[in-house]
Amino acid sequence: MVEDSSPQLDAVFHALADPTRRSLLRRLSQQPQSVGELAAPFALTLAGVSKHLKVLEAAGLVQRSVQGRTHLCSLDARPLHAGVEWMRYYEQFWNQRLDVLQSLLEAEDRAAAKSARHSPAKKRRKP
Amino acid sequence: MVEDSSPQLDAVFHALADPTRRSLLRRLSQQPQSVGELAAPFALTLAGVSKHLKVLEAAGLVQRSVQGRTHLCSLDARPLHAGVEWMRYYEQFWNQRLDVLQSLLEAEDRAAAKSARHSPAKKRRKP
DNA sequence: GGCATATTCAACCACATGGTTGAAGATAGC
DNA sequence: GCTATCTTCAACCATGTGGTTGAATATGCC
Repeated sequence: MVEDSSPQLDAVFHALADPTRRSLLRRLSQQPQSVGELAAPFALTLAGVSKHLKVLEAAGLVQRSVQGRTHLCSLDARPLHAGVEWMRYYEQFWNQRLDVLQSLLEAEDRAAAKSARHSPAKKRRKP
Repeated sequence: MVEDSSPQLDAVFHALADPTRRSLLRRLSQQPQSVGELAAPFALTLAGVSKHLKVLEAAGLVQRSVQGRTHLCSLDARPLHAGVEWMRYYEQFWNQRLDVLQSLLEAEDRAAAKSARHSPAKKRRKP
């Protein structure tokens, strides 16, 4: 069985659920950068960006190498793999999306039929 | 350019960042189910599960068909596609994970060399 | 040593989240 | 109509989140 209770996935998906953090990852995919460089483009304080970086670090998506007074951050994309794997299980379902809708309609039909059996005069199409 | 500011991605990743919700999605991938059926296995109140379902609905991952007094929920995996696409950009980076570490080490080496140039007596290997 | 730079830490704030409880809506069935 | 069932709603609570500010830490440079 596939495990849905995973602190690793919790952390990764939570880290990705914020546009600032996704943007940070994108920039880090170009090259390792210092906290100050990463913070520059944002309308945020340095401390604010620092917090976001800690969330990314907690998810294992950013590695930090302290060099003197600057902290060089670099991307580590490996934890994303688990996330993609988790999501890919559902690929079959978005490929079958029409079937999903159909199963829903069929369920409604079954319910309607059952309802009709028990109270034939109700909720029928125009007689 | 890839867009990192996306309320759609915010909602999907946030919805996935909780093990209860991932478990709900997994169960819905087997078959559409009512709220009561979905709530049964959890040590949660019905209202609690109802809230989780609303988060999933807000992300577009669950569709609801009200049939009388029961609400039949079904999976809609399509929003996951955007999430996978976003993540797949990073596949190149987890395939190159050794390069990432290497670039980090190289950056450290450059910094060490620079430092050595400016203060040759410091931080050298055993002389 | 002394000052500037890079970054974090701690405290605080407003607001969201995950959870509960108890009441309120709908609907099914008698 | 009455009652039981399925579900949500509203209020509340504790905690987490995203953000700020100001002080603290650590390093680099003269």
